Amino acid sequence: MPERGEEFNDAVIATIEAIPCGEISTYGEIAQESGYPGAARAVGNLLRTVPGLPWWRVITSTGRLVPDKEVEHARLLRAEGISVMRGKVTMRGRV
DNA sequence: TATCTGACGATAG
DNA sequence: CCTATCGCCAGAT
Repeated sequence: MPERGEEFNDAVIATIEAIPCGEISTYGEIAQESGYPGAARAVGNLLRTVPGLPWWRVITSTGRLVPDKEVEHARLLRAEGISVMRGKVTMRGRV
């Protein structure tokens, strides 16, 4: 079992970096894949604390984009080939 | 050790 | 669809 501390940020960062281009994930998914289910909040915090990560590929479970950066976020997602409508991400078994 | 914070998640109104 | 509240977790002070 993973020891919390550096393992947490390292695991989460690795998971985020592992997101393929054109694909997206949610904070909860990343937390669970990293081995810390329920730590969606901590993931969001880490993602905002540690720069250099593809934060634009990470959205909320409701398809919500990063607040105050929805325009920037949507622009980056569209650059990856993701469809964004009214500040929300589509392509998820939907539409 | 205690308390507050935050790019979350789900439910309630 | 919106805001409000509770529960969750790790980090910072």
